[in-house]
Amino acid sequence: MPETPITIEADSAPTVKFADFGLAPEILRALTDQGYIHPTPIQAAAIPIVLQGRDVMGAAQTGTGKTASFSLPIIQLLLAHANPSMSPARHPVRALVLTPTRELAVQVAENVKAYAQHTPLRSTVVFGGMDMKGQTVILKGGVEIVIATPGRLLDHIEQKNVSLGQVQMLVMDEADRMLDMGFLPDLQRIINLLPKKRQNLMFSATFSPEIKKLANSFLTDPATIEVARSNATADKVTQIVYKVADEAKRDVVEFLIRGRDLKQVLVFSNTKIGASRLSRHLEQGGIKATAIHGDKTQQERMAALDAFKKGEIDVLVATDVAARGLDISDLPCVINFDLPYNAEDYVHRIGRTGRAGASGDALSVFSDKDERLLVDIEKLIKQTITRGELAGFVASSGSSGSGARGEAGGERRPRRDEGAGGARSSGRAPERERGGERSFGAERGAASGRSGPYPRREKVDPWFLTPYEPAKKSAPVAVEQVGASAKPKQKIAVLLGGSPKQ
DNA sequence: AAAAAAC
Repeated sequence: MPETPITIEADSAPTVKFADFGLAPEILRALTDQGYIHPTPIQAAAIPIVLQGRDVMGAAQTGTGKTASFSLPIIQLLLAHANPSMSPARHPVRALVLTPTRELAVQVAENVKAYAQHTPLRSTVVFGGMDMKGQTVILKGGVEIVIATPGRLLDHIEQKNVSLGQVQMLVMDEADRMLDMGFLPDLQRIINLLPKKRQNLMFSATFSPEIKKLANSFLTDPATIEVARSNATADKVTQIVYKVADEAKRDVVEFLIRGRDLKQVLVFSNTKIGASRLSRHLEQGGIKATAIHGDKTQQERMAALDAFKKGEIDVLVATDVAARGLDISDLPCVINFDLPYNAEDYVHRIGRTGRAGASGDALSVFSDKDERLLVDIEKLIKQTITRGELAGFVASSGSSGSGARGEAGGERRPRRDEGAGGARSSGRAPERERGGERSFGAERGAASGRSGPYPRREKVDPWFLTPYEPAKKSAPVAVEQVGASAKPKQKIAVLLGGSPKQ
């Protein structure tokens, strides 16, 4: 496939204004209401293309302004083309946005609502975990734009609360994530209910082979827009990893949080139980913390997110439900209580910090048995992460086996944190009862020699073998953004081998 | 091995 990459220089973007796109005055008003004048690079690239009615395959992470890049032109197009439907009251849904998680759906819906506030267009969000009734009333009342998670949408469809026969535009947000989560069959079912003639926009963090297949099935002659990964791993984020014994991770994370004056910290755990336990542990230590994960009720999830955003709590302990998409931005610090099994997720997680020009710290604790994960991560981000040492702690290497050098025999090295340039995290040691240095060795018989290889995850979905509708070919437009601000010289390839290759 | 998502 011959591509003609168009490179957009980062500093060229601000010269364009939203006002240059020919958007309706109502939309521009909503934008100026919120102080938006200049589009981000992906917006500058995508908006004109979407306005042309073309399908788009966009690779962009959260924080790049992705949501506006599809919502603004959608609103514009819906405004411009009067509803051709004979009975607008019965089948008014004309644009459908699908997202993998409920929180992301809510967030996208909030944006759409804000952008469309001065227009007559109605929008709503439907997702699981909540009572069907309220959603049903709104759907039946008629809305032009629906933002939904797939499962609940299908539920509404089955109950005939909504009909999608008039949908002109479909957006699949975080498509890669939807695949990961096994939403393919649901997507297929939903798409089969849509008119054949429609505009499709698909966004994904990467262009994996699976995503390309999905694009081939669902998109027609798509323009390809690729934006550099967020600068998460660039200079602005100080990354440090601390190697500690497994049982010590909890205390080390607490130590790190305290060392940061309890400023808003997002902590990631690989498991729901781990997230709950850690949050409870922190609370017991007097830290205002809450957990967010899939076993919490939707009310709890929303309350937790809300409280964190408002600053009512200082620490949010999350599973990967919060790794992507969520607009928890500009955090000063993200901590990985566990290294993610999926190296990609590391990038997503730490992308919560150091955004929009701010600097940030991404700290991770790991133990022997996770060495392999760290290797994968460093390979992906193409850099070696600083090994940090903690003042007052001895990070035992507890080499597999028994690693008997605990506090008793082990040499103590109460080091001032020195490496880790700019590691403000070293801060002061907590003044709690623990007093001086502690040794987190393998005294409890850590990691008993288990170090098998980590199986690679590979999911093959047979459904892929039957393309929904063969896509026609033509020269796709490829747009690349050079790493914003930092070093204009280094191109995308450097930013996270997310596989820009073909 | 884990997470997410419909009831």
